[in-house]
Amino acid sequence: MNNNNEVRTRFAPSPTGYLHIGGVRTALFNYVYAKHFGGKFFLRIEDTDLDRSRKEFEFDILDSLKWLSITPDEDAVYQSNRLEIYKSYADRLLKEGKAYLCFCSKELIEEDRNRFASEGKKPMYSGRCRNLRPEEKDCSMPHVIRFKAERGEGLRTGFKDLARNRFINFNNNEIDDFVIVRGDGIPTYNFAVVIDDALMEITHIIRGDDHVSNTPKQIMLYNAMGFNVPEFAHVSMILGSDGKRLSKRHGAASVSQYKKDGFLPEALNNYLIRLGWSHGNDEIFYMNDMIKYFDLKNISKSAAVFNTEKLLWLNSRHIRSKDPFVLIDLANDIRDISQKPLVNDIRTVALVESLKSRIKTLVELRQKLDFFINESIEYKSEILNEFTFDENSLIFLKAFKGFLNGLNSKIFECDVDLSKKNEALEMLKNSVESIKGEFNDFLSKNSWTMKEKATIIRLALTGEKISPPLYEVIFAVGKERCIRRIDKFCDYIDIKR
RNA sequence: GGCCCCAUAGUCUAGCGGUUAGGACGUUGCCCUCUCACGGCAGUAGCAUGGGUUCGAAUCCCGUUGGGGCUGCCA
Repeated sequence: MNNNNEVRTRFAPSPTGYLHIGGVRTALFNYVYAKHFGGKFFLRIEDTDLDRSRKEFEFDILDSLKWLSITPDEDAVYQSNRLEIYKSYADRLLKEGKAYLCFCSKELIEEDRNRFASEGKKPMYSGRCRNLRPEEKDCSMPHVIRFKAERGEGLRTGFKDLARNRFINFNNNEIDDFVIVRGDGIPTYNFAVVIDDALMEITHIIRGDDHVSNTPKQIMLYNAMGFNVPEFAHVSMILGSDGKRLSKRHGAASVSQYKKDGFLPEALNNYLIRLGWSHGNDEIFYMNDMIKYFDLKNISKSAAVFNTEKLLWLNSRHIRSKDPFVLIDLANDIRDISQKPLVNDIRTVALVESLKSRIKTLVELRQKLDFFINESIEYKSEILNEFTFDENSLIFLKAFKGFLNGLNSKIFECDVDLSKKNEALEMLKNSVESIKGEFNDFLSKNSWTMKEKATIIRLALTGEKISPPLYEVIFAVGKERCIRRIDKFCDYIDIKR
């Protein structure tokens, strides 16, 4: 814990791929943990792998976190800007005899490894350069810097894992004299991560399970450099439906893809917080709930399989809780440039409001509005062939047209101040009620029922078997457009007969 | 191979020595209904395995099996 007794966490991705599900969960856990204690959350870009790091990925990570409202308290720290810091610590370790230069070539080390493996031993560095005499060191020759791991019979290095609530330790003999500075002078992950976490005064490190065996190495480094050792919590991996680990190297979907597919950030966060963490039987969490209740003690220890069905369910729940005006904007945010934007007017609102409980993604919302977005519709034979129409169909449609014509145009009045949402919604409700009332009168006067006439109206007005409720459809499509569609529909079935 | 971690329905999980093993997704049936949904009701399916400890074990201990991670001059 630092001086202020403040909890400080971080998310430290490497920009070698798009931000994916597993990374987001780690980021989210760190974020809500810090916020739970009123602490700070930081972002550090670990771009020391010069070959694989790319700006494109870096931007994707930043954008995705922003979209998810997982916002760092300070600007991101870039390891590539801190090389001189790492160098000074490497020099110090060298001077203090806690690290040493190693001149072994990669080929030589490879040979060692193969030999150890064939002898059934752990393929570790042989320690050949561990105790070179000064005259044997020629710094002009290619070399790396290795950490001199503490050796000794029965010596162990361990830590208490907060996610498991128990100690995990390793025999020091299992720990290699690992490389801390590469041949090109760039620090390796284990070295840079320790220096940065210490200098950034990170108090709690919540990260993936895959780092468990790095932890003793890092603890040795903390001790060697005289830093305080932070707390650790290792979160289990997320598995694909095949039971294999989900990672960016194994085709995990990116956050940006989920956004494109019409998922809400609230839903993604909600799904991920529940994947590996629980708070009793609760399922629905908003960010403030997560911050309020999140606790390392309730993290599950076993790996979790990613399940899209449940994510879809959560997405539908979060969509339902948003007002239609917002949904229209969200759908437009992710629309393909080839698509017309949805107009944020009362007609669209009428449909979106009734579609809210019928969709699982924003993409679906848009698809279900196709009949409305397009000025005219095409009647598809593969749909209409399922139905039979006769003389009575035409008689009914003609009457229905007459009914629409007779409707007071005021019902379709759309001039409303959308900034006054409740008023707009009220007006909408009245219009739909009016249509419903008038329509029911029309039906009963003719001894018809909604049940028997709904399908033909739906087909005529939308061209589909499935649509939003008809009163809303009539209101949204509007009087004139409805009439035009009925005419067109009549022509279509007339020819077919 | 070595080291480390993990194990409740198809999936996510609650449970922390005494429960008819709870909830959620999915799935099935029914109700509601202008279609599709939503909603409501009901059903479906689970403690990997073998030993201990205990009056009593999903819960504690050990072995087995299974899964995962690490074993890089990746992170």
